[in-house]
Amino acid sequence: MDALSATFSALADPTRRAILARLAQGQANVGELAQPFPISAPAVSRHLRVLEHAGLIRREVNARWRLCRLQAPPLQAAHDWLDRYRMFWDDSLDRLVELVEHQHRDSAAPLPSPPPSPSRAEPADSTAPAPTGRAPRRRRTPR
Amino acid sequence: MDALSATFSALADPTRRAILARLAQGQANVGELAQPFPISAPAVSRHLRVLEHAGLIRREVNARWRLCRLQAPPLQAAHDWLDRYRMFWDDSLDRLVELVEHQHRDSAAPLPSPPPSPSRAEPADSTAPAPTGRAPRRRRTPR
DNA sequence: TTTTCAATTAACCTATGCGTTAAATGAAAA
DNA sequence: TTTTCATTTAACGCATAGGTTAATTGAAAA
Repeated sequence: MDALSATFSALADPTRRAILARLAQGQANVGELAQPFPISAPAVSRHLRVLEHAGLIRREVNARWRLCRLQAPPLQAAHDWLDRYRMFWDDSLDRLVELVEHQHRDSAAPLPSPPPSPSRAEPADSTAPAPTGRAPRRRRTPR
Repeated sequence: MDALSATFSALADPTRRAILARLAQGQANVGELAQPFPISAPAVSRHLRVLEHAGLIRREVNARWRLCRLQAPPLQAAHDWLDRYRMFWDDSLDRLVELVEHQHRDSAAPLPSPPPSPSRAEPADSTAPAPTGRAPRRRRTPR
């Protein structure tokens, strides 16, 4: 499975998202992570395996306990993927700008012809929208 | 299933992500959406059902064809959820600021006690990290 | 009115996800 | 050395995901 699919798949479970939320406050061992949930220890262990396999946590053996730590890169990758759709929910003025910026061909005739258009072939796993050519995202919340 | 789980679950499949990417360029009917993929029409139809159920697309009957359109709100919700973890991948200086801003208790002793700490109970489905109290995200790419 | 055809539904198969309980692992504690 | 105990693995059940082919739907075209 590709990395992005593994990440989204891991995030699709509320228990796993809650575990990540807990780890956002600091590392924890398995028992601490399991405590809020009404499921068995093996169930938690498998959730952690899913998260680890997606690269969302790292586990480190510490004596009798396993410390778990949040790993951000897959979260950033998922965030970046979603960010390419930002123009679709940003305020409509911005969206207009976007449309003008890179959609000269397709949006001029907003109603696609029901008789199937020529339709450029797209590689099967281009799972992100076409590049917008807009300014790069700023890295930090402005003060 | 909760909305966020449905969204992440829908996004966990590369075919569905590619369908969304195609729809980001403009609405399309089912045949156009199916064209790039080596799977049967019913398979595509079910992918579309998943996307519609997650609120990621809307389908509209147009004569003999069904027009599909991207719907952004669930994408924004997923993006917003991930955004709360931004501090974990933003540059380390920013991260330090965040830590100082709201982690006086937990990060002072970076190594959690192996003997399980008292550990505040957390509601089972708080699937996002604790609020950071930082400045709200700006709405638009800076010029 | 009959035919065509885009799309969906039905019925089925196989793989995987998520839960369980019981057993195994392996290091700390006694 | 034996016991304790946090965690994982094994083995199982059941529901769902994602694919298939065949049948159905319903409006356009002939």
